[in-house]
Amino acid sequence: MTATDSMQEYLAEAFRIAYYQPEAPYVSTSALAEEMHVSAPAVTRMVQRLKHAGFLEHEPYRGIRLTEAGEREALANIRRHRLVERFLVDVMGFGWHEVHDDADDMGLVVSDALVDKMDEMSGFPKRCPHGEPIPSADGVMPRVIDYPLSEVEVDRDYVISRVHSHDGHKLRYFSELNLEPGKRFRLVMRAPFKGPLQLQVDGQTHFLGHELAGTLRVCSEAEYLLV
Amino acid sequence: MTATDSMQEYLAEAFRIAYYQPEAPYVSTSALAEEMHVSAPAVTRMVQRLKHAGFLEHEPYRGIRLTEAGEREALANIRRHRLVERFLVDVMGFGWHEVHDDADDMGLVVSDALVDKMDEMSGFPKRCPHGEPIPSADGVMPRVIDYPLSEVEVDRDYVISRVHSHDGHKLRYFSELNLEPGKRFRLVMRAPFKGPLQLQVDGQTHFLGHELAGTLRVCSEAEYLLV
DNA sequence: AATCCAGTTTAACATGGGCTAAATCGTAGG
DNA sequence: CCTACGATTTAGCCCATGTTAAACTGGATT
Repeated sequence: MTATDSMQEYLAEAFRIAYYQPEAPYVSTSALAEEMHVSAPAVTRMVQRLKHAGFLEHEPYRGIRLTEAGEREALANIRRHRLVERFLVDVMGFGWHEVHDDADDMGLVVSDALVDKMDEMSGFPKRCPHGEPIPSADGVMPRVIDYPLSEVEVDRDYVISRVHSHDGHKLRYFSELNLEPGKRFRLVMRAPFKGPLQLQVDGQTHFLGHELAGTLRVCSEAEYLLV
Repeated sequence: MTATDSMQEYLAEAFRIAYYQPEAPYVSTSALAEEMHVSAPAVTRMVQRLKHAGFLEHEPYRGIRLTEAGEREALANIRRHRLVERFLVDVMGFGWHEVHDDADDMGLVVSDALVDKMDEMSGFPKRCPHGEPIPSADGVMPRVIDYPLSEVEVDRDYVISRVHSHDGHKLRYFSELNLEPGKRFRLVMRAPFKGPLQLQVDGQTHFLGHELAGTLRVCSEAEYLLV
């Protein structure tokens, strides 16, 4: 069976959620509902369709897990989406905070030939503008190594790995601070009780609230270069 | 009321048909069904919705005519579609015969900012790769002046104005013959009774069947440069 | 003028996707 | 060990869009 656009989006979102919780055995339907901005029953029914089409397994009242076929669909969609983002930013000159919606829509629509061309014109990038890894054309998703900024040791140098937010305002703020994937900085200190963090970026000192810092994932320079 | 994607496509197609028959008072629903590759009843019902939303007038059993609001929707969509085509060909290097489907889908999806950027990167083109004029951002559609190749005087020089086909095979054949919009050539002769036409292109002689020639519209060099 | 046909429209049904309200399940706390 | 609550699923509804079959209309042909 062929997946509709909607089915592809559910599968891709389920994969993304699973990727962010590698330990968890299932993706909960409510998490999916939240990400898709849709009611819980809508997810349940779509899950049944996807199960029927062989894209996932469903443990009622527990959650779902993608099958191999489901992962294939998900990865194809994620690849298109992230390459479109990369293209819009690198080739067309948009800011990374403004491209999400266009990329979302175009990711469902662009042909393989087009996406391959975008890949080429963007210089075969390894990550999307948010730092998320781009699956290969044959459906392999690299596993990045990184940690929430709110949990790593202070007084050391790090590189921004991923920025986990689609909120344009937050993203714009991060770019004003020069905090984009690949950027090197030093974590100077972190106040206790979910207090603010102090960073040194390009010789400038910045303070980030604990929650905002939670949307940043960081790693060592060497780890960053692995993917 | 806001037009759905589907509504926009119907409106755009109706406009295109009307543009090709400037004399006709109405666009017939069957013509629309044919172009949209749907059944006649599907068109009738969509027409009723569009009429209800104020995008067109419907004279039952006669046909339809777009209102001003309908034309605005149609032109916005046509503009997006043609600029995407232009971008895919000029900036991304695709052949004009391979971009139609991608452009169709993307035309429904790209934001204003994106389409403006494509416009700019394509050098603010006046026509799409098929030679069709591109409506301005404020919704004005230039009127091109051209004639079916099957009807113009022989023994004179012309320029290809528009190629009215979405058939990739025909389009590819035309490009092999170097017959693309803007191309200068001489109509050497035309055999009677819908016989073949003989053209001189770049010093080469080509023969075209009457039907194939009907998909080409031509004009003088001066007329071509008007839009 | 009567008739017939091509083109339109209406009727009845399907499918994918969404929603709210109601029923049900699993588990944490008493 | 039971109960209650939050998460999940089922039931019943809506809308947009498509289909085929049947009814209708207007204009051309006898």
